[in-house]
Amino acid sequence: MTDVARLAGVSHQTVSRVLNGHPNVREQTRNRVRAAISELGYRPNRAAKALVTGRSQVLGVVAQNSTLYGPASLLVAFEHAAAEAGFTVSVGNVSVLDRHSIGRAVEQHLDQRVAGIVVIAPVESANEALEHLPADVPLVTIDGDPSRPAALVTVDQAAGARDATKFLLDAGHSTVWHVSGPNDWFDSTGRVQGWRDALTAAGVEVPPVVPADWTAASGYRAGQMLARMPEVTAVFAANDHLALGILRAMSERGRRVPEDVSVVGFDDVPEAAYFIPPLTTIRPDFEAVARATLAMLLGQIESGTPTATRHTIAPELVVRDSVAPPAGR
Amino acid sequence: MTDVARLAGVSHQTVSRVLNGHPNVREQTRNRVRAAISELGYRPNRAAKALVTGRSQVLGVVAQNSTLYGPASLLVAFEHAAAEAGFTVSVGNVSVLDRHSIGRAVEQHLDQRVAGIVVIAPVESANEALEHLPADVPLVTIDGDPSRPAALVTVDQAAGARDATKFLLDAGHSTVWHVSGPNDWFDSTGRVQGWRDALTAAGVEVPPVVPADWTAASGYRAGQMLARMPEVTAVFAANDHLALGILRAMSERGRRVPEDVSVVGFDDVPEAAYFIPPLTTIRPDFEAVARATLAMLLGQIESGTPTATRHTIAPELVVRDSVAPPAGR
DNA sequence: CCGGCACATGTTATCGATCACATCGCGTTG
DNA sequence: CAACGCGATGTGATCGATAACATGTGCCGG
Repeated sequence: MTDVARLAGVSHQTVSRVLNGHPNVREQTRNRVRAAISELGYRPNRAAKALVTGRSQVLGVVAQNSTLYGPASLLVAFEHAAAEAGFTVSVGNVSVLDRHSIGRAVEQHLDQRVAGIVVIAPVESANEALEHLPADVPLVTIDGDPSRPAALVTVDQAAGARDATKFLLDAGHSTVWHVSGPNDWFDSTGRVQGWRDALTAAGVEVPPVVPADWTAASGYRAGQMLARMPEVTAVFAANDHLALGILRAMSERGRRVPEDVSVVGFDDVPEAAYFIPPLTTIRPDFEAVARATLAMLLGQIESGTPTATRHTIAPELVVRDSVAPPAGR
Repeated sequence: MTDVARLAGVSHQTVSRVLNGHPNVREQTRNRVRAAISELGYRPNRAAKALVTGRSQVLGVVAQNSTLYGPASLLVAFEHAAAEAGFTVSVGNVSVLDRHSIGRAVEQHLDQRVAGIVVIAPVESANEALEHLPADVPLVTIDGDPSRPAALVTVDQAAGARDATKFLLDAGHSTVWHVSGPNDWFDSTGRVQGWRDALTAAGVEVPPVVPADWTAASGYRAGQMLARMPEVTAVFAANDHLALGILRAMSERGRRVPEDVSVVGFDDVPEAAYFIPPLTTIRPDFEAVARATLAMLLGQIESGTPTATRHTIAPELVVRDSVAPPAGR
């Protein structure tokens, strides 16, 4: 920086002002400094800046399992949005979302003096951890507990589930079965809720929830059971992988989809269009979630006060070939 | 740090020594300092450390599209390994792997004074970018050009492809067709090579490569064509998503898998076991790749010299239900 | 009994930026 | 026309760590 200052014939402070877009610098001086910067190929040392300001241009993300399509997409979208705003993203994966793990991951980010933190906290157990976090750091939660008063961005799970269920009812099915995700996930309980709402709103019998986790394996097991029940003609699966398992179980038992059984998924993974048959599903807009999260976080960083705003993104129904009227009609 | 020093009754330098595990500190002093640290909840300021040492405890990763299962798994595995070694990972996604984008992503990491960089560079176009990078920064390439003299970790694509092809030949098929990935990917050309080698080694006719990209959509298109050709009884798909598309095309045309046509994929995505039928595929060990990459990078960081070592990970055949002897037998 | 040499510890400079305050012109105003 | 204010710029302190060198102790061998 001193070299740049010397070459431009100004003081280091003026260089700093140019760098930070400070207004009180003469146009001509600004240009001389700019020229010197590019001539020397100078690049500011972020560590020095972080040292004196106490904040870095880094955002930390705490996620659980970014191998899954949803979280991975979210991460990429967020990283992209952050890069456009001049921020770098530092990822801290944890294997379990309990208090201890989240706490440690957050601590680690604080060590690095990140400017803000995003926690993808879709499960109950993450809640407790979030309660015990230092309150003065900008923090936004994605897919966290809707009932917690905190900065939160969520996909409207219930609305998506309602759409899916209504779509099946509208096709003529007398009721819709639901294979759910693990019930400590908010995503999962929200979907169950939306499904139940749509059924009761239609004045239709609510069958018992078929519990599963998010894997194709558990969808397959649930599917084996449902395939044996002739009264089951419509199934709403809590995600696309479950749906895949269900499709296979149905196919093995000779129940055709969609002629005998209709299936709707959730997530719209890229392969969903190439399942057998192509899967009708609900698509959450991860880009929108990422953008909203970033905007909220930057707002907190600029204002200096963690605020408990909230943003909900409505998902969208994608119609393909896995739904048809029930066989009897 | 000064506070800690005061509380422990030593100088800040001694605190620094304790922190960095310097040997010449008396046991008793070390304990006093430790006690003071935990009593005050002191945490070292990484920015200050980075400023004075010129290196941060951050590793940068440049990847193209970490939404895909392979790259996402790699990223998570690497992040995990890095965390164990006390490093944080900063991700820089780029949309295209051309010289400009990679250059910019790398620059951005250098700005942050990362200790080392990993570039996941599976395509030809990344090569040029890598040539023009500053040579003095520790850098390891994953899935890069095997013919370039650089620090490189790769999955042995050719070996995996050979295994897959041989497995199909051993089942009794007279030859094996191949639906390939985009041919500017090294992964793709490696798999083509291995497939071709296995066929010629068996003294068997080599059918033309069916070109595709990595998507289920293009696999479906390729599958539609192959399904119309009765002489096709065995297909090796360059990845599992292609295989999924092929499975659907076959099913639509009434060709049963594996009775009429056998299919093998590559990657072992988690859902592969729940395709219809469960897919026989090749599993690359992403964890091993991540570990090898980290070890190589840390080696370079410690020695201070970028070295052109190389490490190849052999993938593994996972047998499921998508392969059977040809119908004629 | 003293020089020397490890080991334990302290002192001061340094990294590269920003911040707070000082200074210098120069046009405006009463 | 002197005082003032403000825009443009410079000066020195500062953030929190490590590096290099200095100092103080105790033990050993000659």
